[in-house]
Amino acid sequence: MPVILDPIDRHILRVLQRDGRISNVDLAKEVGLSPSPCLRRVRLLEEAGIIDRYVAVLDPAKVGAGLTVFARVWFKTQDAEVTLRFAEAVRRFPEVMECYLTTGECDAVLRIVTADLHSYWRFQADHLTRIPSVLSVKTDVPMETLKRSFELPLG
Amino acid sequence: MPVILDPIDRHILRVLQRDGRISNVDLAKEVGLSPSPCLRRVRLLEEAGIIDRYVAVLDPAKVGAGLTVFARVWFKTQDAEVTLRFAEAVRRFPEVMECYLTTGECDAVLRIVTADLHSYWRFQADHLTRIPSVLSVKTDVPMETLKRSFELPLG
DNA sequence: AGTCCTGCGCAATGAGCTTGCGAAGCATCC
DNA sequence: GGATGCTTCGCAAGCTCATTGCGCAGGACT
Repeated sequence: MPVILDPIDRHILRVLQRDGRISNVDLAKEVGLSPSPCLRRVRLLEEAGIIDRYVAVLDPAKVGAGLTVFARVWFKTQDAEVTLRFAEAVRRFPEVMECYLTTGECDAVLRIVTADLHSYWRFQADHLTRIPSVLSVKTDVPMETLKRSFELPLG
Repeated sequence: MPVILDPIDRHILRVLQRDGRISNVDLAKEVGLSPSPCLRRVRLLEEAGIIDRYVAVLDPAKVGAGLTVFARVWFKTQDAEVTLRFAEAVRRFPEVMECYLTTGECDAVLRIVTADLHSYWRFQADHLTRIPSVLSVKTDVPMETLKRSFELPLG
C-alpha cells in the first residue's frame, strides 16, 4: 500500500505539476522511458492518490476574480460544534478557495477570491460575519502577487 | 483582444477546472457542442491567457509536504529596493508556494509548505529570517484543512 | 544454478485529436 | 427588403496518441 517513489516517479511528478496535459509519449521521452511503462507509472501514482487530480488553472484577473483576500477568523467558542458548523458554512461559498483551522493567534485562515474590494466587503458583511461561529475577522489584502506556484517540492 | 465569455465558455472553464484532463469529445458532450468547435474554444481560451496552464495536483501528505504554514512578514523599511530583493529571495525557495505583498497589518503573506513543523522552523530560521529585508515573522499553523479548492467562481 | 518476481520495450488495435471545408444563422448596408 | 459579409457550427479524413497483451532481461531468494 505505501507506494515508494523512485527518482523516475519524482521526475514524472515534477513534469506533471508543470504541465498536467503533456502527452504520454512526450512525458516518457522527458523521463527516459518508453510510453508503456511511463503510462503504467502514472496510473499507479493516480490510483495511490499521490496524483489527486488534474485541473486547469485560470487567470483570476481575466475571469472577474481579481482580488485575493486572506481573512483570519476568531471563533466565539472553541468546541467541536462550532468548527463543524463553520466548516459546513464555508464549504458552500465558492468565494472561499481555501480554509484552514489553525492554532495560535487565530482560529481559522481563509483565502477568499472576489472581483474587487467592493465585492469582498459585501461578502464579509453579508456572509462571513453572519456565520454564528464567527466572533471577529481580520483581513490581509494583497496588492501584488509575487509568486503563485502549484509545484510541491519533491526532495 | 478582450475575449468575451459566453455561457458555453464559462461552462467549459467550469468543467476544465474540475478535470483538466477530460478528453475533448467528453468535454464537447458536456457543454453541448461537437468536438471541433469545442476544441477551438478551448484553444482560444488558452491563447487569451484565460486558461493559464494545466497542472497535476498532488496529495501534499503523500509526497512529504504535509505541513502548510502561513507566514506574515514585516519589512524593515518600505522602499522598492526592499520588496524587490525580498521577491527575488522568495522566488528561489520551492517551499514558498505563494507570496503576496499586502497593505494593512503586515507587509507580506506567504504560504509555505514543508514536511513537518521541524522542517518549517529550520526553514524559517535558516532562510526566511535571514532575508535582509525581513524584520519579523508571525506564523499561523493550520491543524486541519477544511477546504482546498482550485475552482474560481465564474459568475 | 534454477525459479520467481518485478519492470522494461515492442507491437497492434482502437480511440481521440486536428484541420479543412461547406452550410446555417445573424447583423449590416445598400 | 434582399444581398453581402462575418461568425460559428457540424462533418469527414488523416494522423497521432493511448492502451493492452506479450516476451524478455535483470535481481533476489532458495
